[in-house]
Amino acid sequence: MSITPSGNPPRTGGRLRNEDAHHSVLEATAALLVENGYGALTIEGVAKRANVAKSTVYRWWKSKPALVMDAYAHETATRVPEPDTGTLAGDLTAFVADLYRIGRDPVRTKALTGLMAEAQLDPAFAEAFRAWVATRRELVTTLLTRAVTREELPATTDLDHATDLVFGPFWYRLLVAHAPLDPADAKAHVTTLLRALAP
Amino acid sequence: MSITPSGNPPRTGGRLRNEDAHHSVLEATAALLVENGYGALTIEGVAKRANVAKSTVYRWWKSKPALVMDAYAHETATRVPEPDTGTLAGDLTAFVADLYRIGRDPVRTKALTGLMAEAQLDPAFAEAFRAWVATRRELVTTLLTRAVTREELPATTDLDHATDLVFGPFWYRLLVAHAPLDPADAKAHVTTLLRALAP
Amino acid sequence: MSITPSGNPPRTGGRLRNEDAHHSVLEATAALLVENGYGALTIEGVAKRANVAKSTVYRWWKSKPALVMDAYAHETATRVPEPDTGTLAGDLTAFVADLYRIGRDPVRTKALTGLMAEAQLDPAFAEAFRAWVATRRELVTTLLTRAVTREELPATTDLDHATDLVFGPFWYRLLVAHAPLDPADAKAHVTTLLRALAP
Amino acid sequence: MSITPSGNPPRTGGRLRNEDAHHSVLEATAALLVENGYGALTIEGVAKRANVAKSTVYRWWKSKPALVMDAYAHETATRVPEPDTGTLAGDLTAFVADLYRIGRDPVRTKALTGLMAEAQLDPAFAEAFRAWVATRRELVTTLLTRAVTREELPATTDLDHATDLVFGPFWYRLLVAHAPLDPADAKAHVTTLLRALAP
DNA sequence: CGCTAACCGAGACGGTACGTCAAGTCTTAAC
DNA sequence: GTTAAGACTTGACGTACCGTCTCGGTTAGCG
Repeated sequence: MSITPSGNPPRTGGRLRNEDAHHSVLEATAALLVENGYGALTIEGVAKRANVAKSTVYRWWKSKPALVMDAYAHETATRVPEPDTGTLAGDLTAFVADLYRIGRDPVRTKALTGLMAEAQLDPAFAEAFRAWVATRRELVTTLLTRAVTREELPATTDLDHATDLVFGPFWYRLLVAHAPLDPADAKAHVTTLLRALAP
Repeated sequence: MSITPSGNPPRTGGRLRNEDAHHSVLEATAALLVENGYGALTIEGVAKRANVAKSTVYRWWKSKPALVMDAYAHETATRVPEPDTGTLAGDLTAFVADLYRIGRDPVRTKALTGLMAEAQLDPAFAEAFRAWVATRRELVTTLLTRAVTREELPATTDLDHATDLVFGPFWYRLLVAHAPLDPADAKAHVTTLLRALAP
Repeated sequence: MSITPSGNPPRTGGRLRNEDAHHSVLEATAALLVENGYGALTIEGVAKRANVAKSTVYRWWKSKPALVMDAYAHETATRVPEPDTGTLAGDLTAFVADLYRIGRDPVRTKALTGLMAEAQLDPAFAEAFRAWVATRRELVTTLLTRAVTREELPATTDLDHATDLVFGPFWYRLLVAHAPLDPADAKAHVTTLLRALAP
Repeated sequence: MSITPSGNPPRTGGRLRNEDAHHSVLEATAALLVENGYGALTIEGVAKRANVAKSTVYRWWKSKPALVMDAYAHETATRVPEPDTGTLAGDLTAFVADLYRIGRDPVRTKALTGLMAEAQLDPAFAEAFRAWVATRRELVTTLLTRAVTREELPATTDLDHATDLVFGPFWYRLLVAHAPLDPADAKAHVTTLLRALAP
């Protein structure tokens, strides 16, 4: 998910990157995100808050969404990878519960909704965002495919549609925020999914 | 949905509002929305395109989202009201099919996704947006309530969660746009809903 | 000094001009002039304060300076005309004392300095202003001419320069306002004038 | 007279100020001042004429009068400092002749009259303007004080009033412009001053 | 151990759009 | 046909960030 270059360019010398600056930028981003929201977040503001030059921010992150994506990744830290409990119910319960836990974390919530907004506004970023979404969707399709193999789901299951059923209601709740996103809701969501997919 | 005042203020004189200007503003908004997207839409640009003074735009619409909401309403024109076919399947089919037809209309698609984005960025607008979303949700809850009365659905049905299942996957497809929103998908969505709600 | 038409146009019908509106406009102008100064005075503000439509103000006064000039004239009311005491000292004392009394009247002070400013900014008004100044200057030249006739002043007196000596220091004090304009200063000014002109 | 900081702020980095941009702004200001006058001068117009971003102008000059003051100073270049010829007549002749030379320079004339106008309109600037005027007045009071010391003038001379006699008629001519400001007039003015002050 | 490349801070720069304000003109309704 | 009300075009205001750039100064590691 990181946007920062990971390859090793053939360095021949020069000052090393200042990791402190890096961290303080990401922390400032997370803090400002929670305090004022994605809309009010500006590169200039982040630089000032992090006590860092604006050009330093631009050196490492080419845009505001790239910065926020990194802040999100930094927050997520050790991700629970793809669950594999042996049953569809187990896998879905694990995955969805993990998903709804995002609602508890203001940094991740603000980051995700902000990035979704950005994707609507900036076509260039939309592509990158869609690619990231695809990696998340794949986790679910894999999980569902295993269930088909185990014959828990019919072979005719429309995996794409099924995946929409997993993410759709969650994102809708996150974005519209008509009611708080409670981890308890994850249970109801899973029940619905099982009923809809495996009748 | 309109933001412009519809009441009749106690006029005692004064030049009448220029309806032509009004229309050309809304049309310019719709055109620019489709051409460049919500993000690139500026009040200044709309004014120029509509051959209207910037202050005229500001007189009637206090912000960009208000303008886009009106353009959306203007586009929608005569809305299909709440369907009432006598059966849950009939009502859901009618409602969802109508919903997915939005995907065919670039103006409405760009407007909706843009407004959802704006709601993430501007807390003040978020409230107005949520209120509008609520009116849409009510159509569905009413529809579902009737089904409960007819005993097509169990009395224990969680209407709020059920409503999320109707709108969630639709909005998710609209926003992520990982695949085109085909009206044919409406059928699959309805089937899923019926299976999930009325087992 | 008034800009409003004073002749009796051959009216043939129509609503009569509202004299109350007229007065309230001039009073509003004077009040706002004192409260916020010439710079902050706007036609819009005057109209609002006078409870009159903006177009009504524009009908009778074609510009802000024209309005202020009328307000000034309205304030001055019964002007002391050209003094004629029989001696240069007497005439100058009367004239200059009257001049310095303006410093006591905030409406006239603000009006005059504002109009002088306007004359610097608006070439069209500059001409009208210069014409008004000329009428004031003529009072002094006439007065000085009488003194020449009476042989109180040499026949070679440069009347134009002498007039500048009368008005210059006064206006300079009024505009720069480095010290309050005291009527007592008039006496010193006259003494200087007599010494400079009639040695 | 300059408004821009002339001291050496403790620079620790940052791109250096573009002197070309600076000059072109001042030149554009001077040119537009002469062409259209102070009233028609706008920051936006100056920026456009100087091929400079509006924000660059605002970075260095906080307002239109500040900009014009700098343009005036730039025009004046090497000022003749306080004259000290040894006699009152000599000092006054030098000072007043220098003063009247302003009338020959359209940039300085337009700048001065415009600034005087601004001082009437903007109370905040009035203070700054008065301070600048004070520095000019001091030159004259010093000059007169020397004459008192030399007993060319009586010890009872009212220096403030005398200074008004020096500047008043000059400014009055400059502002009213009822007749061109000829350097030859300086001679008459000095003669008058000497007669009025040292009888 | 000095060279050199990349870093970092500071901040100037050309831009773009913002939302506001008042100017002056024009259109309509009421009296 | 004047008056009130207010919509309209126009143009500048001063502000905020954008993303780029140019500096002075620092800090490795390589040779």
